[in-house]
This record gives sequence, C-alpha cells and structure tokens, in this order.
Amino acid sequence: MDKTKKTSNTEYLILEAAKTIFTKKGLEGARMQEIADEAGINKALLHYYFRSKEKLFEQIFEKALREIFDTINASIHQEQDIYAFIAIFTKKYMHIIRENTFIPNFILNEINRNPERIHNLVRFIQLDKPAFMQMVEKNIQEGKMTRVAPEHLLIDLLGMSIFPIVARPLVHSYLFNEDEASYQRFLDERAAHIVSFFKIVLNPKSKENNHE
Amino acid sequence: MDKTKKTSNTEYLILEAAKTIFTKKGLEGARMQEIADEAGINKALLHYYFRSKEKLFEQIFEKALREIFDTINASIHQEQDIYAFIAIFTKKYMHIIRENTFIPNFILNEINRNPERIHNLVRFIQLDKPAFMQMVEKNIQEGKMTRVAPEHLLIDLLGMSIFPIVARPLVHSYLFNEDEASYQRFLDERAAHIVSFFKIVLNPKSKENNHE
DNA sequence: GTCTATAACCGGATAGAC
DNA sequence: GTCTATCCGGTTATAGAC
Repeated sequence: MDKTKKTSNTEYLILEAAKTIFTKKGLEGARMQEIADEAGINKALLHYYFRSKEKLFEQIFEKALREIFDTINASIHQEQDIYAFIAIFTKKYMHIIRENTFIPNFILNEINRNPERIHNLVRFIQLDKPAFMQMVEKNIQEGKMTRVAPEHLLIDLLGMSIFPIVARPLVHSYLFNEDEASYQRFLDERAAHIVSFFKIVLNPKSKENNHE
Repeated sequence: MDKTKKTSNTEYLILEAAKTIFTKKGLEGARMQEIADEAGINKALLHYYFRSKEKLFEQIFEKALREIFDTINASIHQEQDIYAFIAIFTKKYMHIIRENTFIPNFILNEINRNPERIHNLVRFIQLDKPAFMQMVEKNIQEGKMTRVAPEHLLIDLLGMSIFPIVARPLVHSYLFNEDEASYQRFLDERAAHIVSFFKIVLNPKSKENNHE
C-alpha cells in the first residue's frame, strides 16, 4: 500500500464533504454542522482535524486552483501546434470541469468575494503565460494561423468552455427547460463545436482574414 | 416631477447600498450593519423598509436578472440581421455588465447557491428563445450564415462577453499583472474582437465552412 | 420615519469524558 | 480519535421612545 498518501479515512471523508458543501454554499453559506452531517461524523471532529472553518476552506480552495492550472499548463507544454493544442486543451479542460463542476464555480465565487486570497496563491500557482505566448507567436510566424492577440484567444477559449458550466442552472432552465439529458448532450457536443470554431477563425485563408 | 416613481429617498439609498454590499459579499456574507452604514442610516430602518434580509436580497436579485434579460431580448427584437444583432448585442451587453459588474457576478453566485430561486423567477422573466431561434434560422435560410446550433451560438456569445468580467481578479492578476489600464484596454477591444470573430466563423464562404 | 436599546437566535469553537 | 455538552461572540430582528 502507498504509505505516502496515508491520510486517515476520516480526514478524506471530511474533505470530500466540505468540497460538496462549500461548492453549493460558499465559505459563508456553508455550515460546519452540514459538513459534519455530509461526512457522517460530528462537528467537533472537524475542528480536531482542521482547527477552523477558514483553514478547512483554504485547503480545498488551494487544491482546486492548482488542479485547474496544472491542466492548462500540461496542454501548453504538450503541444506546439495551435490546433492540436486547442483540441486537447478543450477536451481535457471540459472533462475536468464537468467532473468537478465545483472547481470553476468555487473559484469564481471566491475570487470575487475575497480577492486578497488570489495574491497569496498567485505566488506558487502560475499560468505559464510565456509558453503560451510563444506557441501562438510561433504558429503565426509559420503561417498556420492568422494574427490574434493571445490574451483574447485564451479568454475566448476559457469563456466558451466554462460559461455553460458555471451558469448551469440558468442554461439548464432557460435553454433546455430543465431537461437534464438535453443539457448533457449539449455539453457533449460542445468541445467539438469549440474546436471547429477556432479552426475556421484562425485559418489564414478564411474569408475576412485575407487583408491583402 | 414623476409621481409614479416616488419611492422615498431612504428606500432608494438602502437599495443602492444593499446592491453594493450583496455584490461584494453575497447573501450570507453581507451584514445588515454594513448595509446600513453604506446607506448612512441605521440598522432598524432596513427592517422597517424591507422586513428581512432575505426580502431585501430578493428584490435586488430579481431586478438584476430582469435587467440582463431585457437587454438580451431588446437586441433580439431590434435586429433581424445576425451580424447586426451580434454587433449591437455585444456592445450593449458588454457595456451594461461593465457598468454593473455586480450583475453577472451576483447572478452566477446566487443561481448556484440557491437554484430554487431560479424556478420562482423563470415564470415571469424569460429569454425570448423562439425569437432568437427564428432569427438564426432565417439568416441560415437566406444564406447569410453557416448552419450552427442556436444554443451554441448564444452560449458562445455570452461566454466570450461575460467571462473576462466575472473572472476579473484572475484575468487582472494573471494576464495583466494587476495593471488596471491594460485590463480596461483589453475590455475596450473585446466587443470588436467578438464581432470580428463571429463574422469569420459564421461566414458561409470561410475556409472549412465549405462542405460541398 | 428614524433612532437606541435589547431580545432572540444561530453557529463556530472548545472542554472534557470515553 | 471520536463523542456530548456547552460557551460565547456576533447578527438578525423587534420593542418602544421620539
């Protein structure tokens, strides 16, 4: 058995429960009692393991942020062709956030509530911006894609992927009349949709991209 | 003077203050005392006017949601040409959410915290989905745009516009190293970027859109 | 309508037995 | 390590004077 990850079962149960509750309710909205119930243990134990609500929260938050950035960076380092990058990134990224819808919700909620938290984290979790910039520039130079600001490209990619998930209740309700199957099918198609959009938009030969 | 909107000055002050505080802190995080201070009045008055924190919150939340959907619907009804629609919508929409960053943050936070709230509102605040569908279909029929699912198109549009604003602290910090001017310039460019993005992507003559 | 004072409640944290 | 019981601070909400 792996001795290194010998976190007690209780500790694990608490972390899972806390993730669930914090995601739904946020830091302030969550109740220690609720987390205890979810974990099937008792309130005092939470404090035994994590000392305070704040500490418990931070542990989870940090892990979530790390997970996101690791995924993004892995895709950047792995691929040098912009189209392959977009395909891999979108697929992996949408997969991870669909499996853990708590991550983007959580992050978006908390960075806005408590922006100072960002500054504590920014030091050791960094998006590899230079690598991304460099890849984009290289693809432009090689004539593989039209020139666009890498910042816009990145935000386009993130916004298109994340939005339908963080706005789930609205999309679910307004667009699909509470039909879960339709909503899931929509998400299934989405990665392919995004990839094909970028193929067109970045293609130097696309109409409107020819400025000569 | 307009007699119909004769809401007392105090009531107005409270609503503005509450909007500010709820936006920053959310329902649970906000303190009635803080709202009272912000409004320059006293705690008891909040209850005199709005009975409870919950009631005060709901009034503001509902108004925010209405504002967003009104903007979307107005653009839909106003324009029948898809490109004109996108141009107008993006400009108006980005403007309204930049002036009131509280709206998208607020909505995204709260719909995830308390999805039941949505169901009470969905009855009388509605996106005019049929009108949007119809406009898209018409533009496809007339050969003005390539065929895409209207649902994806709408989410693309919303995601690209909203994301950089709801993720402000992250974008601001990671992408622009806390430089406010760069961030604002980025948002200034963004509407134009989005419009040109869709011009290319939807153009039936763009490379990859020619399936014949 | 607006204030001060206070009641009533809730929830995070701790003490201490097992 | 885990539990029960309890404390204590903070926050919503109300009573009642002006």
